[in-house]
Amino acid sequence: MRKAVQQRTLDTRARLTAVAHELVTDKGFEALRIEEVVAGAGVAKGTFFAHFKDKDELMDLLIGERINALLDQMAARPAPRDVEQLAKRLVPLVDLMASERYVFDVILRRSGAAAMEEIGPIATTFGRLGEILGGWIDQGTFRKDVPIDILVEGVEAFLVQTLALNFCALHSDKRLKDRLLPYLRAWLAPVGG
Amino acid sequence: MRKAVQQRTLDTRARLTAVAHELVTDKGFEALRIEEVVAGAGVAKGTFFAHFKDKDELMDLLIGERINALLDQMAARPAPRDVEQLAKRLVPLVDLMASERYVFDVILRRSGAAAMEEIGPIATTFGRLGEILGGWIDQGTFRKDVPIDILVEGVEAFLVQTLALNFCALHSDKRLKDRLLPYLRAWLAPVGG
Amino acid sequence: MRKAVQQRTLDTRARLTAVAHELVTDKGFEALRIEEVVAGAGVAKGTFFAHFKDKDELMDLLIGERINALLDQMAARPAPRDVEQLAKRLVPLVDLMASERYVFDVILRRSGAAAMEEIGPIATTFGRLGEILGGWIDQGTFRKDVPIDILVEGVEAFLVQTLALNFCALHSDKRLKDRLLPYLRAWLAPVGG
Amino acid sequence: MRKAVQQRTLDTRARLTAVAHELVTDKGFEALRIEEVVAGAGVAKGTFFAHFKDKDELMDLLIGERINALLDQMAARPAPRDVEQLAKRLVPLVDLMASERYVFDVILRRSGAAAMEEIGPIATTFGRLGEILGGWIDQGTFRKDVPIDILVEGVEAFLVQTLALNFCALHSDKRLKDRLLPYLRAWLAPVGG
DNA sequence: TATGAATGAGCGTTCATTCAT
DNA sequence: TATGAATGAACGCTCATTCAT
Repeated sequence: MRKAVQQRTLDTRARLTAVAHELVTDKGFEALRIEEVVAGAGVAKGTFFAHFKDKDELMDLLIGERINALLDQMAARPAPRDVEQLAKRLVPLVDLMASERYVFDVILRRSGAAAMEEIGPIATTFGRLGEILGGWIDQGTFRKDVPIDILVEGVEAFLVQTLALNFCALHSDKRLKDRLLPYLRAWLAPVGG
Repeated sequence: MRKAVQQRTLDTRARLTAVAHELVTDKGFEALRIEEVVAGAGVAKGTFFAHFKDKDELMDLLIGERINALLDQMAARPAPRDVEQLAKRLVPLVDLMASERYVFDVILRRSGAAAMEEIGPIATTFGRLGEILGGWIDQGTFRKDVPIDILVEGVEAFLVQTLALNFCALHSDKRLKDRLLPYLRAWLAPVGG
Repeated sequence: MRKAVQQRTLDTRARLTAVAHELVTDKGFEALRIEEVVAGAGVAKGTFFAHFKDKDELMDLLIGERINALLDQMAARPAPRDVEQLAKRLVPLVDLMASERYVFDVILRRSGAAAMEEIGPIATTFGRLGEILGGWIDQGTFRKDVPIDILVEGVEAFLVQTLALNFCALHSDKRLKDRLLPYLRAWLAPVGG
Repeated sequence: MRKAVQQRTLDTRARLTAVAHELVTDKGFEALRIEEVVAGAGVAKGTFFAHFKDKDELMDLLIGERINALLDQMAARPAPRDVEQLAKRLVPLVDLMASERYVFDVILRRSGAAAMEEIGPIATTFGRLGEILGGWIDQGTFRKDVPIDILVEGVEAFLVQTLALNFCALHSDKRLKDRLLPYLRAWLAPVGG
């Protein structure tokens, strides 16, 4: 039987996470330093690594929480009817992912799963995103000649593509949504529509 | 009037590049060490930084050359007739990009342009790749209901997506080509075909 | 017979000096970079070293000119009658020497002579300063029991001491003149006065 | 409550200092290389910078220790009776300061205090030197018409002056003590003596 | 005189991660 | 669990000076 987690353990972990949250809100994800986290939480450096395998795991958690909050909002609204609406619904997510190059990198690295022993927060959110997108595509007037799974993955691909282009700052005059739209239109529009 | 570049300059640069090439071929891109490059080229460290802004700029050059060589091969062959052939033609490029996580990162970082002062080698090759793909799509029996530009960018998106998933090791049993194929099929297949 | 110096040579040297002057006025002595000087003068780096043995020689020239201008002003005024007046007269010189730590260092290094093949501008000005001080001490109501040479060197010593303390920022609330004064009083006051 | 310093920390620091000491004794201060220090101490470079802000701080410590040892000797002997004896007593100190141009520079830079966050070893020794000199002047047959503080600072000024001239190599035939003497005589001799 | 590429040697930095206590 | 000193390896940088052309 797994021993009940001690209260102190939970406290420490909560404190670490809370401090990290504040720091990230303040200075962004990339600027987060373990040293500042432990200093703020009033624990030693080693303690951090007793709670998180590495810095990436903390990042996974922090970013995962943010994404999840956005997914909650997305799920709460009715399914988009067409590609334009769909693109619009994705804007908050795209904005988060585009907020920092570093965030994009972490997501790219963590959105998959099998390489890791356990599926982390970001990977979980991507599963959830897939479900939401799948539901939307299923309900809306979208292309039906291709399995929904493929369509979903395609949307994710275009999302990444859009972000990658964003960081390369090509066509920097366009907004992210406008960049995403043509792909989605060509990808999801009902055939013969 | 800008002075003509001296021969010595070209020599030194060529020597640096050649040594770097060898080292990379030997031990991979990530393992490249500037110190080894300058030692091998018989120049001072300062000289390296007189030729390249930083290590990344050298990497841009090295990887760009590799990609270019592959594009030469791609351009030399007749245009693919269908999606299967197209996917096949992309294999060498995909393999290079998937050879090292580090290489993929550099490419992702450098494949755009406007963020940098000048368009670097990798960005240039991506322009060229776009042209080649455009030509292929134009000639082959592919979808015509969407502008070629969009189709090209979509292919690039699926390429990146495939690679990203590769490094996340999802479905690690599948070969890259087989992962890429369903996207391309759904993306490029002629409508009503 | 020494060949007449070519006009071009003089021009180049004048241009280098003029540009250096501007840069120093703008950003201070320490921030002066040879690269900027030659760029501004429109010549190559090597050319600089054809005109000046090293950077220090240029500095010697630049600072020497500044000091000389101050000495001109000092010499133009009547001799100080007492220690208070003397300290006051030294203020501009002290200010220049205290303007930058780097300037103080150069002066310290260059105010002597025998180590160098030729007596440079700064060393020359220090000779001149000695003469001016000597004249003042000779004419004013100052101590007579010690050779004027020694008195002069002592004044210079206190000047340096004052500056050294200044950069160490001990007693940073006092103005330089007020720091210098007690030394001069004890050093120069007529015995039995 | 600040944690007590760990023994290991003290050990490492002692090892670094000891190795540096040896190297300096062997090759002089200017020739000291951080890499040699850490290699000799068997620690990583990063460890050095965890103990010392920069190379200068180590130098401060090393030179400070040397000066302190000399001050111990000076303090152990009876107070000098006249200027000649006083100059003689200063010889070891002058020799150390004149041993290397680099040492003189460090001392000049570090002998003050307030500019730095904390008072370093060299600055501390200068305080102690002042006390010793003050005691001597108080006891011996020296000038009494000027506050001892001023006299002490004056002696320090002549010390620096002597050294500065030394590095400028003026009168390079004279020994340092002989250069210092006339100043001290004129500065400290009892009035009306 | 003029050119400008090359030199050079070491400093300071980085900061997630480990490990002995 | 908690501690925090130690790690480590390479990068980027500096920039006056030299020297072959």
